[in-house]
Amino acid sequence: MVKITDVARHAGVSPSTVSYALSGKRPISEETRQRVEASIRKLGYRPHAGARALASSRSNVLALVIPLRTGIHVPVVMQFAVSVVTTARRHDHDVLLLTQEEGEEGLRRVADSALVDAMIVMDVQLDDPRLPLLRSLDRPSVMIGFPAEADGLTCVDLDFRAAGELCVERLAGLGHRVVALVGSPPEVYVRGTAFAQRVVQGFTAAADRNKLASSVHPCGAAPAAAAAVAEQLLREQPALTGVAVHNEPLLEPLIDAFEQLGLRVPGDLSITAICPDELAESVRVPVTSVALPTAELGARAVELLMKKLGGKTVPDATLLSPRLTERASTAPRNAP
Amino acid sequence: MVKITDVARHAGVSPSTVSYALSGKRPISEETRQRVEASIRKLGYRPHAGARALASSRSNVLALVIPLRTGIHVPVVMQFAVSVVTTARRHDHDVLLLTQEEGEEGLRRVADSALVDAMIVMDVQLDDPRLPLLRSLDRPSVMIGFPAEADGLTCVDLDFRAAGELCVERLAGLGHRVVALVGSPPEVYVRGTAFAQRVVQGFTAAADRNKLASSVHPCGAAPAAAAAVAEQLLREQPALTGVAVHNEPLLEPLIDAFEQLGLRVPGDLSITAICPDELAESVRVPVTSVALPTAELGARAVELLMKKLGGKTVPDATLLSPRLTERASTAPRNAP
DNA sequence: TTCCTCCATCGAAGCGCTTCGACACCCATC
DNA sequence: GATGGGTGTCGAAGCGCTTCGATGGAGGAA
Repeated sequence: MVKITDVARHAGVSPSTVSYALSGKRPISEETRQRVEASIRKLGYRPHAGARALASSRSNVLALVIPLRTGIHVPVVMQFAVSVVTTARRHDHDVLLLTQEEGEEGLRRVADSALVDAMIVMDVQLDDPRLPLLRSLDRPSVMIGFPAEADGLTCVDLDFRAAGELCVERLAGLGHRVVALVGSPPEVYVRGTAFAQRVVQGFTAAADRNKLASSVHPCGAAPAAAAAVAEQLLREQPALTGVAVHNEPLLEPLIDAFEQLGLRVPGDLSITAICPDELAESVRVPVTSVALPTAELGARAVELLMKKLGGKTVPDATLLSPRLTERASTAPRNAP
Repeated sequence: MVKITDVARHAGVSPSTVSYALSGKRPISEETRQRVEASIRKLGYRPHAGARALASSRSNVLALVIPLRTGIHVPVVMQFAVSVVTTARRHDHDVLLLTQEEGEEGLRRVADSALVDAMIVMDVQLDDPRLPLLRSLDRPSVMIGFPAEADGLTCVDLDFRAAGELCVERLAGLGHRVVALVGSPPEVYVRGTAFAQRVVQGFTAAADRNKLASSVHPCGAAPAAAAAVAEQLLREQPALTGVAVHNEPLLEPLIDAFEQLGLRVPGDLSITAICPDELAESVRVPVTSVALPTAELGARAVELLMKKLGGKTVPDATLLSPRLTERASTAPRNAP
């Protein structure tokens, strides 16, 4: 193994000079730096990660806790992880993978042993048991999602309220006057992550603002539920021409159900959704949708951590603006 | 931060005794060990990962390189990663996540900097550019999948040849005499990973052994291709009653296509497949299938690495036996 | 010219752990 | 009662790096 003293000898300088040339923490003359860099390349030197971590008390590793619970869309988790790794590398950090199964113990372990400098926690629940731990650890963390009490914690997420609004605004802009939200399963609102409720708030607010007739229907994820809810909607709101869906597994069955009731999409009924792009695109009628910006969320989370590691203060909450992608499921309302 | 000297003082022993009590590398009296362990718990001691890595030249971290290429089934990658992490933890190791994007440079970096002790590489190609690198690095590695030249490398995979055989044996066992294999896209066979070819070999061998009439059809992944291949199959083999499918995206469209040609599954046509269980189960007619045993593959890979790290020699090739799960797509052949 | 400042570099200490050789002690052996 | 071989524990060295204070030399001010 080639070490810093080897490089120093080869370049005719002291080890500390090599270190400073590498870190830039003290001025080194251009000429010396060149010589050092040449030696490093020539000898193929790589600083020993452990030694560096010991001396500097920085491991340059981030922990990423990924969720395993059923009902989580796997490709989304993966996109997120990839984004985190890629962004971390851009900041000269690596990523250690933890499963949620390891839970609090895992977080405490990697933090206390100085294996990682900071951590990112996905799939945060309203009343997440890890909150007190994250607050008490002496290492910075960022959460994806918002718990009920986020004081002193840094959170990043899509602005689901705005996403709900956007779905309605789009429908309103196309002339629709009677709309409905088919939401997530009831249990999600109860146990759940806050985002489902935020979508409802946004939906309702935007509908009111636009003076639309509207209703909200939490809805189980079983495809069979689709037919029932479609029928119910048409019974209660016969003039319905716009539907927003925030329920991934129900999206396709719901469209089928409407068409079987004689409503064509988008001819008779326009549909907007909040769901991953790939799902929106793979439905028989590609759906105009607001996507979860996984890549940007991951990048933001890492960048916030980097700032915190750099001693800067960061905002407690970062909400990313939703972006709506127009697809085939929306059209102007037919003349009445 | 509480360190080993704190524990030593608290327990009334020397630091080296604490170290040996922890590692078990030298005999420590039962009584002393108890005392040390009590002190550790009392003080909440965790060995500093960097210091340990520096002194012992073991980081207790494994690298996992995950593929990003399109056409890879994301949930499978995820299952695999989770299995690797879980098994690694059981052996007191952590997992560092690398993306294939970082490529050879990433592997070299984490190996040379002693960030990781060993690595697992997924999605290995027949002529994988990383092969020479893996051979030259001084750290052990395990590959998931088999390259063309595996000398000196350790590989783990499903026995795809046996999987191909199993699909045929099942059909033969049900009395089917005329069978076909709908394979992966042609480009997979060309550029590709070896497994596609192995499936063909197994399929053909088993068909011959059972004296079945058989044919093999590599087939693009576009759903439109399904109708074409179904029609072609019936034209060329009018007596066809058994089909094996090794082409995930085509599975469902293919069943649709057969049914539109008037063949009921499994009434007129039995289908077996090699695909993830979740896909096999989510098709309209749940498909009798051989699954990729991701959990076991991940666990095996880690365990092989642990053995190598322990200085033991391990077999170059580990092939896991396929297991077929019976579902609704297979039935005995109708009386002629 | 002398003094002071600033820049570039050096030397040494130390990060927290593991590990090796040494050593004391106990019990069995002759 | 002296010798030998284990056990269990200790002390010190050292892993490879960063960082702090010190130093030498160049350049500007007096």
